[in-house]
Amino acid sequence: MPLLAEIFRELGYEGTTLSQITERTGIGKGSLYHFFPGGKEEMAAAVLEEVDRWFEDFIYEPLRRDEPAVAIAAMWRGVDDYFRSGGRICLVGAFALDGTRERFSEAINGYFRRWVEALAGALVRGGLKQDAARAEAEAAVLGIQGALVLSRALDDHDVFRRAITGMQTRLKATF
Amino acid sequence: MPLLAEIFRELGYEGTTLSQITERTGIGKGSLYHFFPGGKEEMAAAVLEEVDRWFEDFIYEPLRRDEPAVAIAAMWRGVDDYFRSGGRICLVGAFALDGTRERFSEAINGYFRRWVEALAGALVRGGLKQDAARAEAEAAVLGIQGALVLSRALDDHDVFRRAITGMQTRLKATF
DNA sequence: GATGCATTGTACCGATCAGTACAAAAGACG
DNA sequence: CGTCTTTTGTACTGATCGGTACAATGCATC
Repeated sequence: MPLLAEIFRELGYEGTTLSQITERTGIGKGSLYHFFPGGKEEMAAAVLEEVDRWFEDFIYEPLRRDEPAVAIAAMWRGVDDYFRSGGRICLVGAFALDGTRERFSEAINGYFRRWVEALAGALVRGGLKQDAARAEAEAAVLGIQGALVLSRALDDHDVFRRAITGMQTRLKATF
Repeated sequence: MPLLAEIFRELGYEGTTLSQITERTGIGKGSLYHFFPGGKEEMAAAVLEEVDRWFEDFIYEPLRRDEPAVAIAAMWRGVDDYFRSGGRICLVGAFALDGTRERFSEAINGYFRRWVEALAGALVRGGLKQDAARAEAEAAVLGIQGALVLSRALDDHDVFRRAITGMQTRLKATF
């Protein structure tokens, strides 16, 4: 499954072929279609679900549950870790950009909506007004996605790290 | 050419097929390969070049030439216009995310590098220090890309507009 | 060891892929 | 009109696409 995720991340949904999957995972077509009768689409859906679960467990839920300052600090750390300082892209963000979006719109929407809501909730608990919290949360989530695009385009991890720490300190100053 | 750009934007590089192109442009394969002997790759390169030229003419060059405050205001307006408030994605950003990146790395890198440099230059002329100007420029460019991802994922143009105006007022306050 | 189910490799399918060949057509220019 | 180049439609190529069929395995449980 992690291999599968990495393939989709590198090649995109359309760029990922069954032969690439069998080659890089060592799993034959027979097994692949045994576990994923729905084919490529089901595989991608499973990967999306796994990604979602990871963020739910390690980012969103702490944001809802823990002390805002602590959870938000953990979020920045977790994000930098997960995306390897820009060395790894966000599969959900990539899917959101091209024609793949229509196929998985619900999963994509949910991933981002819950992220923004959880972060905004933490900011409200941290003392921000509803509107301001939402705006700051959107800015943070969108900033992470943009940092992935830019750092990858410039092939420079420092861009990602700089952006992350910049947003972190800026956000911390708001509450 | 604008049609071609729109197809690549919607479907991504890998998702765009020759038959889609012939169908949606009404141009047959014969003509297509007559003007682009290099096939799909050459078509995408031509589109990227056209996009680059547009930004060079209407965004980067004004940033280098005009009064900073004026050029930067024009940039935000131009960006909101060009991307139709998030209704249209950035082809270069999308290409930067998946395997297409390796194929066009130079064009992708140049597009973003020159954007950041031109904006940072304007900010320096506006009174910012070199480092601060670069950081702010990166934040703005990356914010635009992220806004495209998020607004598209949530299917909500307001997210894009809110993010753009937020960044605009924030940036204006720095110089 | 026999039975039954889960798993896998392989051969195959029609469709479609990017790309080519080439002759017909359309224009340009005299 | 005649000639020459540019442009276009169409038929075709081999390769690869996602997906299916199915027999051969592995592997429990009795």
